[in-house]
Amino acid sequence: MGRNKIAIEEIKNESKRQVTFSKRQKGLFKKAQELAVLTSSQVAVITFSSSGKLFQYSSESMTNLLKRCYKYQFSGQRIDNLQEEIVLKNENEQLQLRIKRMMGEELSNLDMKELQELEQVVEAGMSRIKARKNESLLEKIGEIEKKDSHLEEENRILRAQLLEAAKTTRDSGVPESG
Amino acid sequence: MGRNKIAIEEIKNESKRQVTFSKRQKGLFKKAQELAVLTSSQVAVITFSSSGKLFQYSSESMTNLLKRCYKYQFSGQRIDNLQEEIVLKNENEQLQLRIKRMMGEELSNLDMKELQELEQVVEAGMSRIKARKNESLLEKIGEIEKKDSHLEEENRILRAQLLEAAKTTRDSGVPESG
DNA sequence: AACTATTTATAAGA
DNA sequence: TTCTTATAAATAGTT
Repeated sequence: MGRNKIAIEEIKNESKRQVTFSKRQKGLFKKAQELAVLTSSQVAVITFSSSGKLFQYSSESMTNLLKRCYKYQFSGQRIDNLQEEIVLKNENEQLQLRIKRMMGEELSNLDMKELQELEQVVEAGMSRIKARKNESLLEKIGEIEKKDSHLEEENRILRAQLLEAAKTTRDSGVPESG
Repeated sequence: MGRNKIAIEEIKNESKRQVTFSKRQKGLFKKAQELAVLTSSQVAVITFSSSGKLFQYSSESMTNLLKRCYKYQFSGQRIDNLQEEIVLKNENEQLQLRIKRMMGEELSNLDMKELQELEQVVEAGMSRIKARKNESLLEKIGEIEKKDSHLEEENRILRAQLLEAAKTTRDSGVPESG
């Protein structure tokens, strides 16, 4: 759209590329917003210019949108934590075995490096998943627990003060400890 | 653009809205792709239709893009929990693509049912893993948070009582709220 | 930053 | 849903 038709390929001229980025970037965000409003949908757009600058558009908070993404993918049944580890380990092993077997049977002359790489991808992916997920969630638990003990301490102090006050007036109601 | 000009506001008619979503969604992804190619930039688009279906476009792996995004905003190494899920989904997709490609190249006459089954194992495994792991940790967070608010409530009550007691004795020290 | 000739996207209709 | 087409909107090159 413009004076000339252009091919969709990298614009070499830097200033021209910069101008195109800013025009089309604006257009893209507008389109995203229109889509969201017209169809009551949630839309997010993230761009990094070639110079490394970040731009984001989101129809609702990016957090909420990503939360939805997250929920969207989850619909499995729950199993307890320990069983989970076993199940996981097994699935992983079986998957790898299976790939190996299939490859071995059908692909004896396939490049074995590729194969091993593939296996590593599976394995690495799985363990990274577990590691990251746990790290951040455990971190959150840590934070809450810290707050928690803080509250408990404060609570203790309050009780002591209340007790002190009660001694003076001789009839303040001190709540049960627990 | 079209036979008539339309206002940018929610389309009430459901089937019309559906049609518009699919047309504009396609257009948006195209624009995103063009922007990425023309200006050597990184672009990602995430949409949820009003019926709750998820669509994603990304010029490079969503993983890399979100990593950049994360680094850009927090200059840390860690990826946010929710972004993580998208990252995972993408790794999974890429893995599947890779399997598919390898199989396709080297195994064009392998039993395709076997192949699809393998893909399903990967996919199902990954998402179940994520779901279960998270649910149990999130559950723990829920429990702690519950305890937390319980403590806060108790705290509030104690403060009130202390204040009451202070009124009587006229000189009890009530700690600062916070 | 604006302008405008063109191309492109799309609303409505088939 | 897919295609067609009149028209609105986006934008490439220009000023």
